[in-house]
Amino acid sequence: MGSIVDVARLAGVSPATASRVLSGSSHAVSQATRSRVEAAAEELDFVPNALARGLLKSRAPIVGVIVHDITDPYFSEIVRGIEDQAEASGYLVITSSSDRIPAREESYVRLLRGMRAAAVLFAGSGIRDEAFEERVARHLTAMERYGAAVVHLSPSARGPALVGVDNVAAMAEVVRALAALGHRRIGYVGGPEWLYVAADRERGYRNALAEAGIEMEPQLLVRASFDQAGGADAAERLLRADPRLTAIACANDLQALGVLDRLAQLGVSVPDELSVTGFDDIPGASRTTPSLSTVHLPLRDLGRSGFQQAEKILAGRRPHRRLLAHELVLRRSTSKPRRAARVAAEMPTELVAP
Amino acid sequence: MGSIVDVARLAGVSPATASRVLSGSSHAVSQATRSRVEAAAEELDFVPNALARGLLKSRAPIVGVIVHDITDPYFSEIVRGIEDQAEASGYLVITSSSDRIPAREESYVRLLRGMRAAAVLFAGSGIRDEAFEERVARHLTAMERYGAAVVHLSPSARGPALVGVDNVAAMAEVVRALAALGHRRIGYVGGPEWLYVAADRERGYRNALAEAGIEMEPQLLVRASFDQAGGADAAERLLRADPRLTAIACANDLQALGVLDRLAQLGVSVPDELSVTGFDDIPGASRTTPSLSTVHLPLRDLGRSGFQQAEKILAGRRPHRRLLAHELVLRRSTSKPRRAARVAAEMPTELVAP
DNA sequence: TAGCCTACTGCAAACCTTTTCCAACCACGG
DNA sequence: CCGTGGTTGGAAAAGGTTTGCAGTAGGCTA
Repeated sequence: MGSIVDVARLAGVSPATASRVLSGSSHAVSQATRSRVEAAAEELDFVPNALARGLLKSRAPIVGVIVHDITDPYFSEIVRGIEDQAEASGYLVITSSSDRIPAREESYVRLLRGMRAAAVLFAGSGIRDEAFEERVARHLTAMERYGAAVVHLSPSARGPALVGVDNVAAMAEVVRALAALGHRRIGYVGGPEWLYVAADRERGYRNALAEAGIEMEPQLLVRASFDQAGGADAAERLLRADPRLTAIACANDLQALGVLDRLAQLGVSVPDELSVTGFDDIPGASRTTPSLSTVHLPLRDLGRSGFQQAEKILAGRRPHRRLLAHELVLRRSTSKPRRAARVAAEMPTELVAP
Repeated sequence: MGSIVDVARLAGVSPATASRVLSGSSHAVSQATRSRVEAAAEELDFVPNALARGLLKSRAPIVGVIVHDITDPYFSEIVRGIEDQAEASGYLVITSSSDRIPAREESYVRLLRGMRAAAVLFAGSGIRDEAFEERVARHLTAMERYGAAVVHLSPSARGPALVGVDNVAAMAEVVRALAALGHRRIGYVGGPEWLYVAADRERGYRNALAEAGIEMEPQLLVRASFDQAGGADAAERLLRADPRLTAIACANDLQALGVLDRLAQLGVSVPDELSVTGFDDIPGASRTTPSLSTVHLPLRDLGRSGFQQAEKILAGRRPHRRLLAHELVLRRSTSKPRRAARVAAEMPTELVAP
């Protein structure tokens, strides 16, 4: 119903000519015919069948984005950036929340491959899992064979991100800032160890500690899931492991929110007794109480830039690795260590009668 | 490269047979041939071309979701629900952020139509704009003609949502609760008037007021964009319009966040001087200070349910309108009116010497 | 005026699956 | 031995678009 041959017939030309007008081909078509075809298309409310076109070009005007959870503001910001850029080029964006489950991620990539998506962008970090990585790699190379672009926005088994931020350096800055405030006993809430990005941020923590001449104490490093529940849980474990802690750096804003929540429940005041930092600067990080010190990541730019790289690859040009600037933003959840307050809360008698 | 005929050749059968095995057809195929085909497909790492299949069925295994902004937690929750349900059925989800710009929404729907998407779900409210509505309607009927399902999760030009919540009743509950606390001068921050859902919620406000015997005062109703900036701005306008206000109901959580922010800047304490309510219960509504009273919407269920309806339509069954339960959740941003505190702040002398 | 070039247009094949016939085959009962 | 019916597999068409190749006409040059 309503194909290009109908348009051609109405315009009194061959389907070939109609196609050349409607698909923006560079093939010469006289102005007169062109107008007739356009009028016919308009009249018939014709919209070309992207499936047929894609079948022929062996590539659909679709870009797939693999995220961990679209509900996580970190990812929705990135997706939005991709969307904005993609819409301008007439691409549609498919989002797929893997929940960090390898099988689910593979299933999505396979679906995307079947659909002959023009590009697939991995917004989230790669997952360390051998069998799975191999299966995904197979799909990816198959996709590249038909001309698709593959872009990583985070480190993965394939190596560092094609466009991303320097997670190691950024986390080092955070911890360095904490050390500069006078903190020595700095706890760290890391992400799952099977997430490449978590490893990077953890490395930043270790580096900064070494650089500041602070010995890394194993019990000060705990790992948790990249969400609020993980953070809340980790805060408790950390406090139990070392009550003399004066700061907690989190690998993630969501974790930091969880830490803040749990600390409030526990009656530990931030930043007086404990400084807390996050990472990512998701919208909402500035609305916590106290507002969260974190590192701002240009998430939307990351998405935009990622799609641009994909386009570049599709155009046959060689992409170049790109690092986006991050920025340390110190808000109210960090301060100099003031352990007195903490001690006061714990043993008031000592202070009242010195 | 690597089509079903290669698989057929390797298995020593015709493409027809291979197709019958691989596409789960009901046509009988002996177990022996079946196994041979499956082995061949595995061997060749064959993934069927969804474009070719879609071209034939004139429908791609894709569902498009039109949202206003994927970055808004309201929408990302819905999308997640749709995704979860869609993945189980082998559908891919395309998200499109229209930013409430009619032209952009139309462009997305057109793209979806070209792609022969099996379904399109409108997560956000319809936009009141005649020319635009007509153009979108044309696309939609064209889609329905080729068998696509169209589902609205919010009121639109086509009428009430196919699956949604009762916005009128829910907002009425909020305002009724405020009235029950003793509030009489209740300001209302509405959404843009060209958004169908905003009209519904506003109606709820008016209804509750009438029901409580409170006369509706025009200057107590202001309209603003459905985001934080809108809320912040509206708070100020409302306060200027009537300093004796004791409560502000917002059409939206995001607006309420903006109101809370601005009120804090202005030094107005919530809920002592002013009660504030939101609507939607986005994640984060419980983390504000004070935590936000609002109405909880089962967003993820809404998405899930929406996709189910779409599937039902695709299966040829008649969908039935479905209302999901909402729930009023009173947190700390609401209390009885305690105007004394407010007056004290403004005119201390009067109180000190009565 | 012949010949060539340019600008334009049309034909038909190709992209990859699915699906409708049809044919072949088997076993079985009459 | 033949007809019947069920099972299995193949040939071919269809779905909508793009594109290489070929063809036409008109204009320009020599």
